[in-house]
Amino acid sequence: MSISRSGTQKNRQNSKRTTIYDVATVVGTSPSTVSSVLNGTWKKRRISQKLADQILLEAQNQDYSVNMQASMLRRERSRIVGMIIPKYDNRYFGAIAEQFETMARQHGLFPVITCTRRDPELEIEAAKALLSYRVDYLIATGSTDPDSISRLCQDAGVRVINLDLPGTLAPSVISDNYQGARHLTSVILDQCFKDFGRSEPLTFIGGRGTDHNTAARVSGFIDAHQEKGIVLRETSIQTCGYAAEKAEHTLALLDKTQLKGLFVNSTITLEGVARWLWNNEPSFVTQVRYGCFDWDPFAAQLPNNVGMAQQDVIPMLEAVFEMLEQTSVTSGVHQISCVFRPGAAFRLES
Amino acid sequence: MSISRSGTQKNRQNSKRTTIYDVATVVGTSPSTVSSVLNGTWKKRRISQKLADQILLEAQNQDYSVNMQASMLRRERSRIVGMIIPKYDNRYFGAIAEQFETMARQHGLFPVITCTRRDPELEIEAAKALLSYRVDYLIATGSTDPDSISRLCQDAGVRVINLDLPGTLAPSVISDNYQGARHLTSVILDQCFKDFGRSEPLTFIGGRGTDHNTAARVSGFIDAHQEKGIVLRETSIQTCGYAAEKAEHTLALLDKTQLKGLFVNSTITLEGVARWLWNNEPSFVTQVRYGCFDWDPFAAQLPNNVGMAQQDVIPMLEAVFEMLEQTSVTSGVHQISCVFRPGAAFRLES
DNA sequence: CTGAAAGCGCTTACAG
DNA sequence: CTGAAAGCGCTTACAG
Repeated sequence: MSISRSGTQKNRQNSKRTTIYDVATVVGTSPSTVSSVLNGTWKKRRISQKLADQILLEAQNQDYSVNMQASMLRRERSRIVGMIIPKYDNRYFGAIAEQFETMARQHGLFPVITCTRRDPELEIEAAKALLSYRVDYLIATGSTDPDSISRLCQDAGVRVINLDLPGTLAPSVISDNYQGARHLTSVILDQCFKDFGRSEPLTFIGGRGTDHNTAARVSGFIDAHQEKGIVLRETSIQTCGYAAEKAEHTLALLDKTQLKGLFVNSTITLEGVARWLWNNEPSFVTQVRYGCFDWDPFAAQLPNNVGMAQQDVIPMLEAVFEMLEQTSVTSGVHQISCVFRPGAAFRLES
Repeated sequence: MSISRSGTQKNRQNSKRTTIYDVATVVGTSPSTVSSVLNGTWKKRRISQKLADQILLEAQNQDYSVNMQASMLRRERSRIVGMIIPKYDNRYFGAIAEQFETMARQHGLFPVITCTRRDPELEIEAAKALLSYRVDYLIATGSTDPDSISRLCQDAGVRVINLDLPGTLAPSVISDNYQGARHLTSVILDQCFKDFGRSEPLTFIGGRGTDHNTAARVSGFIDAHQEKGIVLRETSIQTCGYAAEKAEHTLALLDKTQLKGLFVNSTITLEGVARWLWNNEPSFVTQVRYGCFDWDPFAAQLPNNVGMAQQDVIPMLEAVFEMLEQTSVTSGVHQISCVFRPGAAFRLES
């Protein structure tokens, strides 16, 4: 007698997986009964505990695994919730993706995330693909054109919610960019005053002026200055795009004597800001303070980082799932407060 | 005449989406023909260009979108490639997820990623779920127990590949941890010698000694010391787990005069190392040099970071997709070289 | 060049 | 307490 490799006996080369028919045949019952036992509806069918146990046992024996394709097709509900997201490799979106999966599972839904790399065409493509897989819901995160996606979903009768960036055709959950930016600005100004004894305006760097979130943050930035009676310069707002290189380039062209305090609009921009900073003379570097709208654990530990505004992912997603469950398709924007996170206490001083 | 909201006319409340039957009826042809035109097999059926055009047009008119559930069920191939991955919010795994999606699409496959948070039970759960959705392939990334997952897949007749952490029952693609660690160790030692004029052993911090990758890195670490004739101390290897807090705690207990050079085993560990560092007196901080096995753009800009070993995601995934296409289910481990990335030129000096 | 028919693996209303 | 039957929306071999 030879010992076969574990699992091999079930792995008949060309075999398909076992179905409810196979289980039914062995147990000596009907596929209907097997189906209802396996999907949990058997109690209301008043199937005997004994039969149910036999079926469950045999299903296990045969390594039965329900074919979701068939199940979804028949039910006409997939219980899949799709998400499109711009990136994974960023703490904010990474946290959104992770939290989204966890919460989807808690709600009995199967999450499918697609990363669209901030490419508008890919966003549409991805949304269409997810609709083709018949998602029951779609979360459009940070999409450049949320309304086009909303339209696609509406035509398909699929509920959609915008996250992070608002749209007009579906409900949206976003951060309170205005208050977050106002608070962050105020903290950076205070720190500059404390460390340098003077009140000069900060420079806002990064983002696109046309972008909803950046616009709201610029408002908060302006108002925080106004509250302290600090007058902005013409060059105080540099919405030069998100790319790190853009920030480096922009900063290099500005008057350095006016760059003592920086409001950095995202961690991606901060990568460029930090590179620029370390390439300056140490005597200058010691005189700079900055903060960033967006959180990253290492960025928080960079010297002279005053603090970061962290978008509060859990309440954002809680709001999303709450809306998913509501029947009315109200649009409108739901804002979630940001959390302020101080930077490392580590300062470069002259 | 009232103007209806865009898209509304198609959004008949309770309507299902249009099917090939609807398209066939309008065009006056059969569902078979519509199906083959829509899925691209019509050329070999020698359907007239004219009919095909009509069908395509009408499908567009009706906002037709193929029901993948039905299509997959019938074809008995899903063209889905699943991936389980420990985390998203980390540059390495984030890059893997993004690159995986891009390459899957290039190969005509639909990627579905599930994040398993390093939880062995969740890994099994997730693998079973993906198998229930009838993925054609599964990539098991950084799984704590790759062989259990391989067994599940083998029983289901699904091809599986291990990524980042090797297993024995399926082919594996991993980083060359030994060479990467040896090189990184050597660079940190050189920098310490250059800056301090002495050759003392480094301290290896983080990871689990039983973990395959950590073991390989420890080997490289040891050999690099040996090559330079530097004798390790009893306390030189501190595989205290990955958690940041563990590293902080461990470092706090060690003799500080021996902690001038650190080999940090992952960015998650580095978070703790950096916190510990900044909490020390500045006079000590200036005398520390460290490097990290893992890359992160902000961590790279931390002062006194000598450099980072970056795992080379693109060739790793290229190897994965190459293996996916091979018919033979050979196991074995395929190693990919790491890239060395210098830290910022920024040093704290006394 | 095109259509009728069978069937992928389920679920569920219906009938006992 | 349980089963036969219809049907979800496709695809494809077969027949013309």
